[in-house]
Amino acid sequence: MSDGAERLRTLRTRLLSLAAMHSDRRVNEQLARADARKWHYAVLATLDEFGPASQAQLSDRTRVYRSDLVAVLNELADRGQVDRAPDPADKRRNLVRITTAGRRQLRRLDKILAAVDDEVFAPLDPAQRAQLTDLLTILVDRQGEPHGERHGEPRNDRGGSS
Amino acid sequence: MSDGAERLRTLRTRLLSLAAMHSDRRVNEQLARADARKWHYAVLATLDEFGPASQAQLSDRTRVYRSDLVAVLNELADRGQVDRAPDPADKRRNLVRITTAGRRQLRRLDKILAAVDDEVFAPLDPAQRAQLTDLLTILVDRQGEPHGERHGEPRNDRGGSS
DNA sequence: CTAGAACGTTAGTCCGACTAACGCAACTGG
DNA sequence: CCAGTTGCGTTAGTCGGACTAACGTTCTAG
Repeated sequence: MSDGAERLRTLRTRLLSLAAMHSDRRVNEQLARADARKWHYAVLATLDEFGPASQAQLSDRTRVYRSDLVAVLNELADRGQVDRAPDPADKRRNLVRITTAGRRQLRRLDKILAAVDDEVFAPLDPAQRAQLTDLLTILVDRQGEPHGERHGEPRNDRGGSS
Repeated sequence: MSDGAERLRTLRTRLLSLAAMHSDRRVNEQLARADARKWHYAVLATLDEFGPASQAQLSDRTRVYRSDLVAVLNELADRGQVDRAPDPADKRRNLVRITTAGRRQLRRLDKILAAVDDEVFAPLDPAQRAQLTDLLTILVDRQGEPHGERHGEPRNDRGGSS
């Protein structure tokens, strides 16, 4: 009844959510076959790209919470894909570095993710895929600083300083 | 190192996931202000659109698991937004109907969701929003029947009863 | 030297996606 | 008519991800 039929099917936030849910599920399933999860990939890719880093830096770059990062790094370290050593320059920090095995794993995961991307976005032609990437990039990039609204949300457990 | 820098930042499945995470968070936060969650909205909207239905039908239409639907319906019923009565035609079923209060709530949620949509997709102009909707719709629509493969997967929730 | 912030870590909460099993009603066919 | 099977609602519980709180240690500023 009412005017607004089709509400659910066309609700943009819902479409986004459903599409992502499907994508995530496929990603997780496939990564699991290589004994990995999204976070493992995020960490390995970040280390490979930016070089050795502290856990705090990794957390910022991957958006994995520092508390959750601990377990991820434990797992990666157990598998010899990263090594973690105290930073001589600052004993609070661990310096995390990717290993050769880590790079090998990273390449494997890259392939898996490329395949998943192909599968998940198969319904779109290349132009549409590029479009989608652009649109999502815009959204993700602006997502911290929304349209002029300011409510000082206490980010995590860090005060902004210096 | 390596060729593929920027992997993370441009990984499409990740962009989708991040965008959806942000969107979902905003949706949930705002719906919470009206004492509701996504599922409540999905159920109310579906009932309003298709009329009274059994829980199994609702589950299919909203993609909420039948097991989770129970709690949602309890909550909606507690608030007088739906009523649930045994279907005389088939005593296994409950016939769920939206009430007047339910319609009122639905209108409220519609407004909230429209506002969230505006906020979340603010970085996009109207044409881009429409584009995004189209692309996501394609993805979501094809998501059950991928690239020509059909195998009747054992949907089910039944194990072998003994 | 002392206050506070940054760091890694542990523990724990909350919620959503998903599975298993069960009791009951209903349809199915022998 | 009465088994077997399937559909239905419900309960319970797993698993993983997002997120918070707190703690001991180490660094940094005043």
